[in-house]
Amino acid sequence: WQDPSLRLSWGPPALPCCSLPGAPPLFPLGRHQQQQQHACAQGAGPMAGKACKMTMASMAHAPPPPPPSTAPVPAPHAGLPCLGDVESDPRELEAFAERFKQRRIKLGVTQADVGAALASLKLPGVGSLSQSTICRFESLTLSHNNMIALKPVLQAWLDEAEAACRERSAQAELLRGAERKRKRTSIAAPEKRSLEAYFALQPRPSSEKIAAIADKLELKKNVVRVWFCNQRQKQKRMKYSAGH
DNA sequence: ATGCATGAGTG
DNA sequence: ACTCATGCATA
Repeated sequence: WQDPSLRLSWGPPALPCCSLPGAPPLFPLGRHQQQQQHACAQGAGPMAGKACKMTMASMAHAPPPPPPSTAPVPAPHAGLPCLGDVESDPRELEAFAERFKQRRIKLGVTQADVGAALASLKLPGVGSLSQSTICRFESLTLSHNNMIALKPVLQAWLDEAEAACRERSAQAELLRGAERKRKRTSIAAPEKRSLEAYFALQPRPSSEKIAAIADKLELKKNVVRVWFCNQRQKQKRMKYSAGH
């Protein structure tokens, strides 16, 4: 994967992202347990309280066999025609994702919490991530490259979180901007079935074709275009990809 | 957990 | 105009 720029950059400064001031808590805090935190994935409520509900006991016991993860540098494998594939084999990633999820839960931290907490790690070029991304990482529904890029970051967070489980929890919460919410267009089942049929025949329809499809299904052309883009991207996700 | 969308790169 | 990494909104 020649993957040049894995951009794990900070979102544009304009993001309504919470600016964790001072000492950023390891975890944004929060309502542990519940997986469904709606609205404001960023805002860990203005709660103070302890972020870590992990018991000393759980901390104590030595974390299982620290998987001596694979070397970052792929072994100079035999000459496979495959251009430099980051030899982080799927199995290792799969195993890591699973361990990550289990330990995260053990720590009583939600996916959103992890995402927001990443910023406090202050790793170069790594800001916060959304609940969606953490969820996708755990469920392996990201591209192989994306998984590989995120693994070290999440590994780092996990290490710190487990090490220093008892942290002071700065409450730092704010940001309450009454922003108008974006509306999500929803494509009805019949139309979706048609799109899938078209996709099966031609995954990359021309602009004209897209226009024709949009017209036939009475959908906006852009909606159709994006649908195809997302469909293609979906095929590349680790979990569904032909390769894995 | 996942559908539709945005924006940075790239050609 | 596409690919990719990501995210808001919502199921």
